[in-house]
Amino acid sequence: MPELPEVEVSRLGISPHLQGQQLTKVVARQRQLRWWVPDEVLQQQQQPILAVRRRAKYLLLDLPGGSIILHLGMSGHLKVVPADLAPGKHDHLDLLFANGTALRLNDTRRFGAVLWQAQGEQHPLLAQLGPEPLTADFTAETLIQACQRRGSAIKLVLMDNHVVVGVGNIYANEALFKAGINPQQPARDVSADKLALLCTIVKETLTAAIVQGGTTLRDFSQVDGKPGYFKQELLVYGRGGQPCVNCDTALSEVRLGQRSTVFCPLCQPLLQKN
DNA sequence: CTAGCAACCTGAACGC
DNA sequence: TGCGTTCAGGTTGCTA
Repeated sequence: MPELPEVEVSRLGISPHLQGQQLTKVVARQRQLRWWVPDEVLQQQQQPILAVRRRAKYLLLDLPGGSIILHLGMSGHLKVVPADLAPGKHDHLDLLFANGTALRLNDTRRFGAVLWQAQGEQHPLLAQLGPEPLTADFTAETLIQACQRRGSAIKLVLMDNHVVVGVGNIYANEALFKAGINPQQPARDVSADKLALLCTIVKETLTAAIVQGGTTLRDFSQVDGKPGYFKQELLVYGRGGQPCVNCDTALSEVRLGQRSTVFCPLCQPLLQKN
């Protein structure tokens, strides 16, 4: 499910339900996720939720003694449910609250994670992350610098979490299309002007998706159960072989970094280095 | 350092 | 109807 917009939509969805709530207990039915759920998470009880934050695609639930880190992987989603609602298949973890509700994590493929970060420390997974795309930390200059010496495809650089976080496969495809950049173009051969445009478009595209409530894909629904509807806006992702919205040319589909990559051969020409 | 890719896991879709 | 193959939104951590 989640690219950054979906994670942010989840954060916005659960935050009002968790803010100021008292966490009474953590129940794990399946601790083997991407990593084994650490004891510290299960030991949390009688702690107030101070804040619900997001860093890259990680959600952080701040408690007085540290933070519970949630990652949704490919198939994870969160719901706020009555605590006594019977858990279904792949409902791996519940955070129980004093008001009788529970935050329930469901993750079919178990690529997600539940981790612990002690107060005042930084989890190693968060330490290496690049700038947030929607803040002033991510600029044309940082993108241009990251691309300078990289011979790998611009799409792979854009999806590199050291360069900028939160740009997953869908939005990498979409942003490159809107910027008129061929995904296979070596990063160092993309002009500074194009990279500046790409930076702006990444911000606009992610922001628009958040506003519209996240992309609906096969296993995503918003926290309150209403589906998002951004999928209708996708211009290239999932449209290989179909006509380009600009020029009617059949969209090409290739694999880059083992991920499906769709582009218009006419609107996103592969340029020869001069 | 970069680059390529196997791995983690389940289920849906498709071809025969 | 069943079986085998391929693919899926992410990310780490090998190997060269």
